[in-house]
Amino acid sequence: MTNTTLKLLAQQLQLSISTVSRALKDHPDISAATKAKVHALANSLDYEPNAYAIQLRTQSSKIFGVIVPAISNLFYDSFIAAVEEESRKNGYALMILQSSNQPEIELDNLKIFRQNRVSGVFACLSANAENLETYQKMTEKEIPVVFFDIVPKDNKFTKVRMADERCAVIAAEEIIKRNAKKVLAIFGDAGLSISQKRKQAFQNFMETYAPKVHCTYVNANSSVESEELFRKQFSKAQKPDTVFAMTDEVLIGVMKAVQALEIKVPSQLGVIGISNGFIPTLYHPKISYVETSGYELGKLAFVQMMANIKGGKTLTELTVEVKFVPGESL
Amino acid sequence: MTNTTLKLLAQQLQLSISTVSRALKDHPDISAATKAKVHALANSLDYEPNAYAIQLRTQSSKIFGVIVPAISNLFYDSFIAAVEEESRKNGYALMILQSSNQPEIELDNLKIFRQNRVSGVFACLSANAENLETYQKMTEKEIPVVFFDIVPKDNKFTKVRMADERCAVIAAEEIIKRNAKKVLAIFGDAGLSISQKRKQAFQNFMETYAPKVHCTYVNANSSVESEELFRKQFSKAQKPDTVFAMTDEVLIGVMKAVQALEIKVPSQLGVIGISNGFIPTLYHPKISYVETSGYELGKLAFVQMMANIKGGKTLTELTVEVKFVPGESL
DNA sequence: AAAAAAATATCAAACGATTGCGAAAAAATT
DNA sequence: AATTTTTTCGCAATCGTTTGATATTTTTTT
Repeated sequence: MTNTTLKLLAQQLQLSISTVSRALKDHPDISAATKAKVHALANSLDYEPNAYAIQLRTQSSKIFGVIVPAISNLFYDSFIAAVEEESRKNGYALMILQSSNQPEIELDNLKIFRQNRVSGVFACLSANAENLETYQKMTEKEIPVVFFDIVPKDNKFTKVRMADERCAVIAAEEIIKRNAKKVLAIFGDAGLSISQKRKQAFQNFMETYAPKVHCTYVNANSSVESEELFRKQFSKAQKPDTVFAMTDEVLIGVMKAVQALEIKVPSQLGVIGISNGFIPTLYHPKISYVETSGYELGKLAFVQMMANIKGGKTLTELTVEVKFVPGESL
Repeated sequence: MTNTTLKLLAQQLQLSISTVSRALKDHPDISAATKAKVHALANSLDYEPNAYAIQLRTQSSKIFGVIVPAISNLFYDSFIAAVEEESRKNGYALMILQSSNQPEIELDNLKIFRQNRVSGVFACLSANAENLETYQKMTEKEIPVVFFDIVPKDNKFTKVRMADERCAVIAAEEIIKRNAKKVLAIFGDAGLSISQKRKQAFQNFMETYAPKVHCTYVNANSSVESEELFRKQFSKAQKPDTVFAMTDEVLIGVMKAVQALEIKVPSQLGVIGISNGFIPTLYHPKISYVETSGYELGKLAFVQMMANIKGGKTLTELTVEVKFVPGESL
């Protein structure tokens, strides 16, 4: 069965295609009577405008592209959810592709976006991507790009991200408040700038405001690593009395050890993390954490995108506010 | 800056548009020399074929639509990840929309898919959706629809899902093996057919093969509910010695109570769930579970989609095999 | 009742690519 | 050298929609 087109409607109604087109979009030139007839037939024949023809004619696609390292991720999936919600409200649909942290796939995906003439791209850089010129070309062709989470250092781009330094500082503040003496701080992949920033900020703050607190800094690439690291540190004579987990991944590893070793939280050990909130509330007692919401980031990214589309170029780096969510683990 | 088109290339090369088009796709009619020239210019001008023009002409879009209740979900996000991987390998891109379990939004989304003339739709029905006629119309217009996870009862459709009954039966088998005496089985939303099926299968199996085991069956719509239900049951004189959690959601609630009440697993209480594996391994001891892989389901759904596209209509209901993954909780 | 103004509807050219068919040029065959 | 065959390329229609310009009809004004 073939699709209903304007032409078909026009034939059946003995009208011209342009009249039908205008009637359907409530153009003042068309009489109410004609409009009614057209609408009636369009409905009964399930007319759906062909988005491709429209885009071809109008040169605007009403589709955004989204690139994430992985969809299956507690942070990115909520980011996507937020962007999708906003997009739908504004008449846009989403094309979502995952880079799997591989620069070549990222490039492939960008090509797909270009071929589909997306109206804009939300991009999270893959780990070691230095393919910025492709993005550069896109912005030159007036396809706005909003980077999120893992963003380029370059100031030529529009970026949104979590207030990474603030996260770490807030965590440090809370730790100091609880009179910790010996802190184990576990950060994520040492190669990621986000890990570096958080570590830097945390360390600075601790050294400035609580120089007497003994801190150990380590990096873990997976929950398995973080579990091992924690176990090793905790087996020492001088056990840490507080542990700071920079990511959910890290926290999961720590908590595995905590449960296995039957460590009492918070009496034996204080725990604090940075998270969007799902993982920390899985445990008892609930883990205290600094909240970084992928959802909020998504909302912010969308605002930036629309600003870019409407108001020309808006090159700013915005950050999402973060807040401490107390549990009973500290 | 305007996009490079065939017309532009043709002008610069003093060739016709059709020649350029054919050269670009290696048509035998075109000489090697011409092809080389065309390719060279196309590359230097960053020519990207306009997907919209192609679709308009060829009437095929190379885009699949995906509808899930929520992207931010441990099961669906891995489903999506799998479908995305396969799609990309096959030159398709994905349009992903979430229904938020609201039938109206689901319909809106379907409209977007129709307007974008997607080549096919992967659909997970929203909870109380009875808008099957829309899907019916799509298949009539030769847009294949592959239902997954929450599927219609109707046999007119192509469906893939987890072997729900098998899940429940396997769990029951394991429970019987461990000589449970008093089982608390907590299922999900009573309105969902998936809950009904699993419950039915579980109950049947227990009654047939272990009639003397005392089973209590309840439904929980959230982790909060399941926690409450569990606490209530566990506060009775006759405490359950084994608990079966139909979903991650349910398991999370149960485990909150287990941790809070400091119940020893597995000595005091055996725990078994149905999950894709992420949540159960968060705990210590690791929870034993029957594995239902969203990833595998995605792969299967994609195969079905391609079969539908190539071979006409393939109306079957396929299920993904499930297996028991032992932890230390039972 | 004729002229001017307003309302309504149509024409036709785009948008960028594909493709059957026909034409011109080059090569091969007689 | 004339004819056939092959190679190489161009013409033009088409996909479905939008939109500026134009034409036709109706209504209003004088």
